[in-house]
Amino acid sequence: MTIISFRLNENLFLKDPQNSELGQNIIRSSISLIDEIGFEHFTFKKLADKIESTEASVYRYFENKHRLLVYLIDWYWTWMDYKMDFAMQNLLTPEDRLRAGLKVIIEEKKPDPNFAFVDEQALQRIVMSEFDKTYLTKQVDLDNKEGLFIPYKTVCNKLACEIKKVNPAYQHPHTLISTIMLSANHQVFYAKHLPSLTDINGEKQVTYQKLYEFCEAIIFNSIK
Amino acid sequence: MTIISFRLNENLFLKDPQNSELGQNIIRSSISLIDEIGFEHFTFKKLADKIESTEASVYRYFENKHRLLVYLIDWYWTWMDYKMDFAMQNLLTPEDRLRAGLKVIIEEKKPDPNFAFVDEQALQRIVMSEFDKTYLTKQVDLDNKEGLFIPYKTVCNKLACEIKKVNPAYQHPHTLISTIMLSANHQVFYAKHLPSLTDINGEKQVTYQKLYEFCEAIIFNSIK
DNA sequence: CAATTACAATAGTAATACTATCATAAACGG
DNA sequence: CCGTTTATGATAGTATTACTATTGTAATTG
Repeated sequence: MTIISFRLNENLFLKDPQNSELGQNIIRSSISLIDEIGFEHFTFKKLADKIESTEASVYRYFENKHRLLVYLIDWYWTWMDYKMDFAMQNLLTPEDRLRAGLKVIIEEKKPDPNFAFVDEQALQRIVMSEFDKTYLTKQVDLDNKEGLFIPYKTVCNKLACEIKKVNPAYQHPHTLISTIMLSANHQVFYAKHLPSLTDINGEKQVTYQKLYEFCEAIIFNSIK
Repeated sequence: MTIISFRLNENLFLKDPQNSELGQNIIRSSISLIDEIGFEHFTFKKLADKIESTEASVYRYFENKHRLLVYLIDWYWTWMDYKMDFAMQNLLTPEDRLRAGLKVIIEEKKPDPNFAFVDEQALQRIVMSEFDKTYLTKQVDLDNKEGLFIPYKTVCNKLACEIKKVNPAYQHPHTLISTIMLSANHQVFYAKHLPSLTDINGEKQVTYQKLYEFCEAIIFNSIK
């Protein structure tokens, strides 16, 4: 029953969806709808029908569906950042901290009782299939200027800093981490849909375990 | 003077665009238009206006814009495959072959006189920003069944085989290669638009050189 | 010369991505 | 308690997108 909520970038929304029931409904239902039909087929009309509201009402919260997607994704990375802080707490060596942070990223997410209106597992699936679409656009520079990618950059930077501490001479901590983050997001998708692109397979739990080991090996083989 | 052309998967098109002037025009102009405005804003109407034809005529070649994008991307990976075969020719050790293949992937593309109606540099930019969108969809399994991702998988597999030859005991050749391929596509984008995610910067030539060295190091540190 | 093909021209439809206006009920402030 | 803001619903309307269908005609082929 912790009463925390994330304060996200105000450019993301017209009205904060966390402060009203309709807003929370929009978040909850957009997660399940995007998870179900994919972002391409997702429309505010379909969402409005699902929550028995109107398109116009949804538009009062989000300028367009792209901003809504970025909102969800930013929420996810802010959540990861928060979980990483917990996981890395009290660990003394940068190696341990790095491993703990990495583990947070590469594990199957469980529902977090702190956030009642977010289905974290569905959101993780959305991040895997849709995250890249938030920045692979022509407006990336404008969106970036508005700070829309800060949560992801924060997570990456936190891990890159630990790498730097493990080996201050290593020249590519950011490149290495963003490479690993990309892979962490894609390999689970490959395992499911394009298995010839990966050697990872088996049950979900096993998938994440193997993926974690793969990523850990890459990192430590590179920086030692 | 073209004496070669790639025979692409027939599921990609309704009528082969390589066999007519309008078809070639569609390819040429869709590359420049997608490069210019991005795939999201690209429509058959805009393309038709650009080539002074009609929407209906474009639809005779491609079922929809997604298939057209996959066509372009498949052409690119088929081209990469072809170039890799050349580059790896006559090299005897798997290490050398791996390096040569990787170099083909990670270098700034030059216009190839073999293919008059393709702007290879624009196409490379399209691959960097749009490739992931071809498979991060709800129809991925259907598209995969139709063989739409074969060219990419072929390229990945070719490199993974060399890894296996370098070190037959290495357990993750496919995972490693698809990780590197992802990174190769994204890091150049990061360098330009999200520089805090990478340590790579500087002039284009330098960017590719640094990126190549980074990827080579990851690979050989992992498999040795 | 007949028949196919390639393509332009035109029309039309359902869905998408919005914008605008108005009514009303709840909440809130003095 | 009354007036005002706020939140939402209801409704309408627009330009664009993503197609499908039909027809006419010039060029190509058999």
